[in-house]
Amino acid sequence: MNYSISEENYIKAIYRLQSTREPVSTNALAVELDTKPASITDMLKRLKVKKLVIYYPYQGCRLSAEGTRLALGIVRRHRLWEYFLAEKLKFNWNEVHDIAEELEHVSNGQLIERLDAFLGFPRFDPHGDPIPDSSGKIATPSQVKLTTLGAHTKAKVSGLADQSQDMLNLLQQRNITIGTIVEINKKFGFDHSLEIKIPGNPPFIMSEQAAQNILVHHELEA
Amino acid sequence: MNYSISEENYIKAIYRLQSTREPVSTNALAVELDTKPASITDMLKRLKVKKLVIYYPYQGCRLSAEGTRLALGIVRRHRLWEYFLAEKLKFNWNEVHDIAEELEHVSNGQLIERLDAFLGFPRFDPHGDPIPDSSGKIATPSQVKLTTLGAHTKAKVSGLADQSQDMLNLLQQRNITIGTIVEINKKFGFDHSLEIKIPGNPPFIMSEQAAQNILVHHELEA
DNA sequence: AATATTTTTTAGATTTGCCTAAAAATAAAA
DNA sequence: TTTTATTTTTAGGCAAATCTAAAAAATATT
Ligand SMILES: [Mn+2]
Ligand SMILES: [Mn+2]
Ligand SMILES: [Mn+2]
Ligand SMILES: [Mn+2]
Repeated sequence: MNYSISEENYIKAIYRLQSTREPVSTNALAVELDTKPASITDMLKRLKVKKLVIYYPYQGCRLSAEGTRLALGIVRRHRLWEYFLAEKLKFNWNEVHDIAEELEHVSNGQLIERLDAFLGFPRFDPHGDPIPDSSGKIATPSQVKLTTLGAHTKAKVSGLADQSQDMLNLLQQRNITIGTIVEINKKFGFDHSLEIKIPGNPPFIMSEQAAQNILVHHELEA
Repeated sequence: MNYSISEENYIKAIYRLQSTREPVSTNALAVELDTKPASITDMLKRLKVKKLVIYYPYQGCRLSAEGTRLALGIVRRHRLWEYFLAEKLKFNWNEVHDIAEELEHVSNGQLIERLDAFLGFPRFDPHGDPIPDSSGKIATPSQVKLTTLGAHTKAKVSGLADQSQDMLNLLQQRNITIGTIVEINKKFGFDHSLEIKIPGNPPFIMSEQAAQNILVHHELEA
């Protein structure tokens, strides 16, 4: 019923990787957790004994029902702390992740429920990712890539697919942040680049590559 | 520059015990940390290598300058989190300790400074203990035992020497909590018991033993 | 001072979580 | 279908943090 910080980090990593490829390979986990594949195999055997993962040698792994339940709890804690750090302590939305990576392991049921109430039961973290509720229910992220929108539509930036420093710099350059309303003026068929307008700034061109990394809330479409 | 959770807990325990008896004995530490004396000896050798403690076999230990600096940082984090838990998350002052025991190990300098600012730079934790500032300065606790006050004096309850469940029950019974203004009506020489009055309640008798565990702020004296 | 008791340390194990190097299994290419 | 390359596992080791049992040192008692 009580897991180590390492175990929790493994479970969360599997949860994340699982959403794009299942089963999750040993090597993918090694990259994600910045450890050696041999260490992954080691831990997967332990997690299997504890019935948190389904794992057969050479076949990769996936979370069991119990593992999924645990993962959602960790994700909940992570995202609630991120919200707290951004909203109450005024951290920048790109600084909150590393701190939440530690806070997420402080597991006191009461603590998280009260934090949730104190924050006013937020539904999304500062990156636009949904926060699971106390029973583990999680909203399907109503986010779509900016490239999927048609010309002459508006949407609110709610997240990033790739949060590399390069990407963050590009956004800073363009005055785009979480919550910014972006409007697509034109789409260029040749290289699929977009002409984008944001309030208070002149229009500018963005490459398809960059636009694919920007996630927006679909609802706002004009 | 970066210490494990165990190391931090040892340093904090030495800091606490040091305030009453120095040097700190191996057995005292074993009791405080709920481990075996052999484990203490082991860890003291490691902490000595890291120059956090002064330790010679059979002679007990004390904190080095660096160890003291570290201890004050941990105490600062612990007490700021306790304040947060009580003030913002509405935890009872006797529930905050265990949670802060975990949160204190999340060591991100920025985090603690911003938390401090968010809380309005509190000077005392919910138990009335002083919170070290960011440079490690700590106020001498202006607390005295209730027994040291003379008859016909008033004072504000600010802490407890012993926080056992029995003690907490006794206080609950008498409607005494942190912040309560207590007035000493009489002192009985025979058994050193006290007649005490608190606003809105009839006077009652308290044993010397109990009164010694109640810490008050001296300033309020009538 | 000699003996008994308590405190502390050493010796030897165990668990967790990681590593490197080598072997084995699987997948891809020739 | 061999051969080659990649992925994954095994084997063996190491450091941290704990334990038990036994030895040694320090204290207390007779
Ligand atoms: Mn983490
Ligand atoms: Mn996030
Ligand atoms: Mn602690
Ligand atoms: Mn306290």
